[in-house]
Amino acid sequence: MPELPEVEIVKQSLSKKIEQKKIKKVIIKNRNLRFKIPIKFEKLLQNKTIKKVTRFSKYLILNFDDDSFCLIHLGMSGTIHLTKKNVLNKFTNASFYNSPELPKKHNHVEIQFGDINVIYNDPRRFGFFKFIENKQALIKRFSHLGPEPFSKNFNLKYILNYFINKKKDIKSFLLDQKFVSGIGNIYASEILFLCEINPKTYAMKLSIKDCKKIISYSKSVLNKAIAKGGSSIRDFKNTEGQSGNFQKEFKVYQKKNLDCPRSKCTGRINKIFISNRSTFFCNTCQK
DNA sequence: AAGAGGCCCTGATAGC
DNA sequence: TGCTATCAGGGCCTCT
Repeated sequence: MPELPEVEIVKQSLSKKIEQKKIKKVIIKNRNLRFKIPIKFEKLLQNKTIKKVTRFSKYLILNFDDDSFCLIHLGMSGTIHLTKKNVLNKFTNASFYNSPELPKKHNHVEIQFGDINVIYNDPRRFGFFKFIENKQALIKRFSHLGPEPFSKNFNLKYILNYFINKKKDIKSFLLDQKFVSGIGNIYASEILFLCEINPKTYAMKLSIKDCKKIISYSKSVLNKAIAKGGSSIRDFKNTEGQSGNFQKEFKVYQKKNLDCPRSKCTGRINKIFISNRSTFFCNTCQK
């Protein structure tokens, strides 16, 4: 679910609320996530102070004062909520979904800071928490990931070299975190629409101009989404506050059978499946 | 080694 | 109303 922009929004709100605070207690209500949370997890976190909250790709990173870390991945359905102590049944939501109150089911982890609690909710359990001992272990954990779109390493030389002899479609590469990390299924379709590239095009067939567009639009789409507070596609409740707004700017995602939004184009938006993931594109202007 | 496909899991929605 | 089938923003694993 959450792609880089959404995780960034969560990171920003968490930073404001929990940095420099000490973890008093950790409660695990359900250890079954993508990886089972080990019994020792709570003790490892207890009494540590959050030096900083950072993010890499779609991963949240709690940086502790003793230079250990806690990785948090939201998977497809993970959300993070902040609840104020002593305000029973009244919650402040830290996630981009901005649900007015804490979900009743599937609350897995609760990190207590005294004045505030962090709740992790995840119905599908594809997310995870992982304690990381030190910087070296963190680097190792991320070693298989490609650069973020914002990185100077995500450049023309890197892409052209990567795509040599690659007989796989460009959509799949944008989703492949080994190639570029942080882009997910929504933004992959949006980026390719702006590039005017058909998602089924083999990577090796892309021109230099195409690759330049991919670099440029990957950055701009993600930045714009962050500026809009991310995309809240399942937030049907009309609540005020931190809800994301980028979903209003989708050009093709979930726009099946609608007219192409490009003013000079008379095409329609098609929906196809690539590697079992829904993919939206204009059959006319994305050649 | 690259690429295709399956799988982990629950919930919302569509269609009968 | 109540069943079943399909799909959902991710990533890991196995097989060829």
